[in-house]
Amino acid sequence: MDIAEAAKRSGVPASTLRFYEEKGLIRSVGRQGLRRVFGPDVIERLALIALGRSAGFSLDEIAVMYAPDGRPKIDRERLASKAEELDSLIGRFTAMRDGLRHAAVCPAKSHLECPSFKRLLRVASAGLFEPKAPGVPAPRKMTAPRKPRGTKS
Amino acid sequence: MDIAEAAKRSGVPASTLRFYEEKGLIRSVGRQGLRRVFGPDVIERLALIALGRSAGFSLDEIAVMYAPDGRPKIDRERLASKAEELDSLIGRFTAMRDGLRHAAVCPAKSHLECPSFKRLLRVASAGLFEPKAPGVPAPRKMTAPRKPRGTKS
DNA sequence: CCTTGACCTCAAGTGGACTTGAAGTGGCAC
DNA sequence: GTGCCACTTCAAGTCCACTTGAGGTCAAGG
Repeated sequence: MDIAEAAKRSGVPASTLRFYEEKGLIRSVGRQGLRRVFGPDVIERLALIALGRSAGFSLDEIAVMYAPDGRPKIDRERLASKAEELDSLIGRFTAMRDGLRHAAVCPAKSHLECPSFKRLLRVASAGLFEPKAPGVPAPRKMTAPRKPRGTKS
Repeated sequence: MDIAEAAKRSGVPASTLRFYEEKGLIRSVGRQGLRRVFGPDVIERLALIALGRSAGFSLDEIAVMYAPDGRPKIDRERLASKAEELDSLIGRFTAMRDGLRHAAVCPAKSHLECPSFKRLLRVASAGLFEPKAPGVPAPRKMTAPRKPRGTKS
């Protein structure tokens, strides 16, 4: 499988595949001339990486967990603590969502006069004092609609 | 209220206050010599900004909503759509949290052999095809424990 | 054989939200 | 009146996960 094929199968851009390889997150099984050749397992590996990212792990954290060899020791404590992080995040998001929904239909002249809105303000301020905010993958920019553009297929 | 006072009251670093002012998110009521003087309302304003950030709005979006004058038209449609975004995010996070919790106690030799884990993989991959991912404030770095360091108080 | 264009490398750029550093000003406690 | 240091400005740096561009190589189809 060449890089274009891997990109197509996984949905991950070729540039990202090179970047991941450089970071040690994936490996190519060899080269044909200059060109990387990937084994079929790279697809699963990429799914694993996407999973980690979705869960809020950084690439560096993922690199440690899914070590360079095969699939390695995914530290269960780490998973559990990440789950807790997510849980509290979910709580905050839920409050935020409900607050937003209310604000969207709230009849108060000014939002500042609405008790629900004020409650929301407190939630937000509370978040301020948690510098440990987990964070989600990233609101990526996506320059262009990712057109495959002339893959030799 | 000088900038140090505003920083202390709001919990927002002075550098950020300057940055926000430059961006037009807050305003100082005047100067004493070089020094900015803030009105008491800046605190509420900052809470409002924190609220917007928590809900996933960018500073630019917030700048538009909480316009330069007083407190302006917070577009209700926008709020509702942000609530929907949050809602779907909550759904993904919840799946992720549950998956992580399971993985943390899963008895399967390899996570790859666990059906729940595979389901999780699918969730993650699904997320891949949503470039519109909302995103949360930011996994800020927080250089030092933010010591007030000799505020004249 | 020769062109083509997909692949390669390496350096630099991007974006959002700030932070940091250098150099300068001036309010206020003494 | 004067020294200190909190404030000022402006430019540049940071972080993360990539993307983009320039300049180059080479496998394969015609």
